[in-house]
Parts: sequence; structure tokens; C-alpha cells
Amino acid sequence: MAIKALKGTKDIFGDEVKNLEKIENIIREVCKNFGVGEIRTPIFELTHLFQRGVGNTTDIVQKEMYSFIDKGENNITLKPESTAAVVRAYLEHNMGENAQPTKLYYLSPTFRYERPEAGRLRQFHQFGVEIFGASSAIADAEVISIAYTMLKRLNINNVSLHINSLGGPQCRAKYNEVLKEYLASKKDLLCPLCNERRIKNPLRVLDCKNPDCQKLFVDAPRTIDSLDKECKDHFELLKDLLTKMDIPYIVDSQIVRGLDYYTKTVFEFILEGKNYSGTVCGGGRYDRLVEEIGSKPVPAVGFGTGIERLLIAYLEENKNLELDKRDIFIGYRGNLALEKAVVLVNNLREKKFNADTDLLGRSVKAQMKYANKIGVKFAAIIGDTELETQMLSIKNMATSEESKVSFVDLEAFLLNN
RNA sequence: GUGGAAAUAGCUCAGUCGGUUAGAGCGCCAGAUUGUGGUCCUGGAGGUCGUGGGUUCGAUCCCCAUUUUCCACCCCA
Repeated sequence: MAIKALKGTKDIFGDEVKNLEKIENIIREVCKNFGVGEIRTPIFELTHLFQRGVGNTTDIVQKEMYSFIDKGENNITLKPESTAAVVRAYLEHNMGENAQPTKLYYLSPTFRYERPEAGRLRQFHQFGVEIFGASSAIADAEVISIAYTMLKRLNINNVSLHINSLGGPQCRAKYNEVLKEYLASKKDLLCPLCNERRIKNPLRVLDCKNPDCQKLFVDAPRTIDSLDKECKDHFELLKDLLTKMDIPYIVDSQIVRGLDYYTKTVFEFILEGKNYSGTVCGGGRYDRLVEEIGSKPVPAVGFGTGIERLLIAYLEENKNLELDKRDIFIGYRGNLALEKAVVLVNNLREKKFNADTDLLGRSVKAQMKYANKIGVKFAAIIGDTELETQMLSIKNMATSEESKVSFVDLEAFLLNN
């Protein structure tokens, strides 16, 4: 019985790897431009960390974690998101003592036990940014700008930015009262799920996808109407900065986010695609999370994005992408020529050219076919004549043009072409 | 976790009202005056028809179970 990859997991190879590499390169470049440094935290942490950090009432913690007891009887969980782990590392290494703010990004495998579908696997990859130690909306704007810049450089244009503000603890408490009252007045019309949430976590009710419920919410109280002056100013500054940076946004009171730790700003980039529609990137401010996990309060803001979803969006907008071409293929005919080809190719590789030769001892024709398939710019065959004259006849694969080049001038030729 | 559809070659899929050697296109390998790719032509390799059981003289096809994938919910990135 053949062994196959587990449900919700997959092997990544071929063009997919090349595309992912491109995306990752753009991500790293954007982070560099914004002065954001990378952090790599372990793949697993104590389960307790996520229970505290993500929130015990969330679906992620309640039913989607890969948890197990290791041989030392520690309760371990494969990370279902990275923010809690980054916060743990921030506190553990006293990063708050360094020059502030602390700007970190991660690019990490992430695990959630869910029903897999397109753009959602059980092992997936997340890219995210966290900025610690900056309470001003300037940081919120910068975080959004990072995500926006990344999407733009990936040529993903069919997304829209939705922003909202949940306010601080006081505003949220106030809002919860108003909302509860409002929802109670509608309880006979709400679906069973909404009525359950109405008691436990009223904010989540607004997230209900039931169209009948949504109709009721048109005149529901909005979080932004319950903001105190500080939170309101914060939100106004954010909107102002986004406008000044030419980042278009929609204020959307339905954006409440699924994780408990958000305060003030929340946002999502929502994709309208053929193969996938939905949130491709989401985040916000979480001023109370660091205190929740550690002891001292540290303001923080960040976002997370699923690389697989990013890839779907990227492929929709970038149909005929040119994958990197190898520079030269050097084939051979005969044993002496074989040795010469291997040596030449090896020398070129040492000089950091991309060079390839035939490993199967095929006919000249087959070697040329191979050169064509792997997509080299140039191809040449070494035979008796070439060995005698020490000259190569290099063929430009795109134009069929041939150039005579001596063995010693090979590097110079490649540099100039 | 709920509901629905699907699973046949490396890929995309046909097909058999249940019958002997299961097909196509693409891809792969090889030929077309034994030293040159891309188009065209010819040939070849490659499948225990997802897995296990049942019905049957006989199952890739019908039935049951199971696994996986996809879609819609739920939730999220």
C-alpha cells in the first residue's frame, strides 16, 4: 500500500516552488525597505501560550490545534499562528530594551486542524509583521503600508482594504452593552448560531454569513460610534495617513476579526478572485496581548497573511510569468569531449554562472532538445572539431544565431550577453 | 463539525447499458542520410481504473464501507 501525504498536506516542487520563491523574495525585499527584521521562532510551543495568546474562546484554540504530549510530558502545540510566539520571544529576549520600536517579520509553517479546501491546508505558511512599542496610529499606517506595498509589488490588484476600529477596553465594553441591547431586541429574528454568540461574544454576531441576519444588521450599532476621544483620534490619524500615502480604504464596520486580542485598529485586504475570494491578509492593533502573555503592557500592531492564498491571487494576476532561465548548456560527443564539457561547466559554476551538461550520454540531438526544454539562453556542443580548434559554436536558443567563441573566452562571452 | 460532487497514464479527461489486449490530447523516450532544439510526421514506454469488501460465470462500471480531493456551510490566513 503506497504511502501518501496526509490530508491537508502537500509536497511543493517544480514551478510552484519557483513561484513561492518569487513571492518570498518580494516579501523579504519589502520588509528590508521598511526596516523590518526577520524572526524565526520554533515550530512548536507550550499549548498554554496559544491558549493565553489567541484566546480560549476562539475556534483556533477550541478545536483546530495540533496538540500532543511529548516524552517529557509537556503539552505541546504546533503553532496555529505566529503572533503569540513572536510576543513570547520579544519578552524572553527583552527586546523592549533595544532601540524602539521593534519591527519583526516571520515566514513560517503554521498548522490548523481544519477541513481542507482550496487555499486552506492543515499545514500552510504564514507571513506576518509585528511592530512593538509604538502606540501611535503612525505604526498602524506603516503596518498597513507594508501589506499594501507587498500586494502591489506582487501585482495583486483585485484587492480592497477594509478598516475598522474596535476601540480600547472601555469603548469595547460600552459598545458591547449597546450591541447586546440591540441584538436582544432582534432575538426572535436571529439564527440559532447568532443567538448563541449573542450571549458569549456579541461582536462575533456581526460576522454571521446568514443573509437574513445580515439584513438585520444594516442599522446595527457600529463600533466606531462608541469610541472615546483617544480612540477616535487614533482612527482619524490612521485614515488621514492612509489617504496621504495614497492607500485607498473602505471603512467597514463588519470587520471584527476572529482573534480576541485585537484593540483599536483592525483591517483586512479582501480579494475578489476567480479561484478564491476572501481575506488574503488581515491584522490590527493588539495593545493588550503582550501584557496578557507577559507582565508589562507593550503596544503592538501587526498582520498575518497566508502564503498559499497569496500564491492563488498572484497566479490570477500574473499569467505568463517568466521563470528564471539557465545561462548555458554545454553538450558533448565522444568521451574526450565529455570530460571537456564537464570541466568547462564546472568552471562556469564556480564563477556563479548557471551552467548545465548532459548526464545521460544522449545523442547530440537529444542533448539539444534537453537544452531547449530546460530553458537555457545558450547551447553549445563539444566534439572532435571543437577539441582541435579550442573553439565553441555557441547557439543563441531564442534567435538561433551562432557565435564562435574560444574556450578561454567563454566567461567573457556570457558576461557580455 | 454539517451537507453535496468526484477519484481511470506524469497532467487534463473520455469510456465501458457489467465481457476477453482500457483510450485520446498534452508530457516523456526514440527515429526521419550515425554533429544541433523549438513546427510537422512515425514509433515506443507508461495504468493491479483510489483502497477494502460484497453481488456476479465475469466488476474499472452495480452495492456497501473507507480514504483522499473539490464545492457550499462553519471558521479563518
